[in-house]
Amino acid sequence: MSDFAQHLIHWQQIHGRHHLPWQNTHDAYRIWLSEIMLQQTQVNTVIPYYLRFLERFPDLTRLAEASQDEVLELWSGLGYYSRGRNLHGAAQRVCERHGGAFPARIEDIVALPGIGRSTASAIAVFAFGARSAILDGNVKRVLTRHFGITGYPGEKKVETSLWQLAESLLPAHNVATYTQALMDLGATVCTRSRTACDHCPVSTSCVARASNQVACLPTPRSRKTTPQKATHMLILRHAGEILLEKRPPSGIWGGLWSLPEADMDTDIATHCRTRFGMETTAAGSLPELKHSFTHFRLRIAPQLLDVTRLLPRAEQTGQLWLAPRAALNAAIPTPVRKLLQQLVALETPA
DNA sequence: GATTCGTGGAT
DNA sequence: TATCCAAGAAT
Repeated sequence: MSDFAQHLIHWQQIHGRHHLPWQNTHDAYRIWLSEIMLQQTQVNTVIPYYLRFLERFPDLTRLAEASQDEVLELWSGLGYYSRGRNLHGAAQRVCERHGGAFPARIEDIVALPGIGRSTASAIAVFAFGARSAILDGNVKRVLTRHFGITGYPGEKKVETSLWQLAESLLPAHNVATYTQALMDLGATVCTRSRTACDHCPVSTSCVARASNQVACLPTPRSRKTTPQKATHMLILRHAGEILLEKRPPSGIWGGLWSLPEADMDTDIATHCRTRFGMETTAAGSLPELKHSFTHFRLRIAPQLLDVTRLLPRAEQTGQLWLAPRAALNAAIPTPVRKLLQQLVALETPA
């Protein structure tokens, strides 16, 4: 076994994390769920979502039996909602094709929607004791620094060599401990900034440490300026309820319930008449909301509207009338949640 | 290979 | 305030 793996395994046993909610189990469902929630999401953000989700869907079968809407309700606010949709779809496929037992072979795991090479390895390692390499953000950071690998890790050439390196470093035994060590080292010692090299078990062999490159590795990606967008969000009030619309299955906030939107330059009353067949009167506005995504920024101008005349409220699919308080329990994106919370506070004086 | 997909924390 | 990016995958 390489010194690298040996030192990490030893360090993990003493200084690693051992009490995260998804540890100390071999339940593939629980491990799978954690790996999906943890994609591009930090541990402290995940924990409350993870516990709530398991309480509602304690096993894979219960998840498969649920509706997508129920699943997204518990994913609401966590982001990257395709993860929730894919998780649900994968649970149903496991029930159909694997008799409800989560597959143990990596080829079968990686074939499930929402599971790529790294996530499949992590599940196989922690749930089934496989000997397989992961390559997530933590591992990329640790490896590029320790072995002095330059170039943006998202670049194909760099990523290929990192995968090869990750495979070559795998110990013969204790792969789960080693894998957890890589994650823990990246999360607590070999962090993006303010690194704790003094506490690193492999600092003496670290290339970046020796050549004073810790701060500039991994090589950052080149960034463009993020575009700005703006939209009205319409709070259409009728009989104490507001209108929510289901968003298309793909795209931003796919499958979630959101407020109707209107371009900033359109006449809102006309828009409501042609789009919904309703007469409205303007009832003011709520403060503008700024919401930033990874790839663009959105300014939201919320408009309050009282509906004075409405076509027979045939509950069209994709439309939902709810009291603001009830809407907070629906599968809504974060800015809509913020608006509704303001609305509830507005309508219930202290 | 380049984009698209959320949100919150750290700096 | 602005920027980066975290237990990535799908298109």
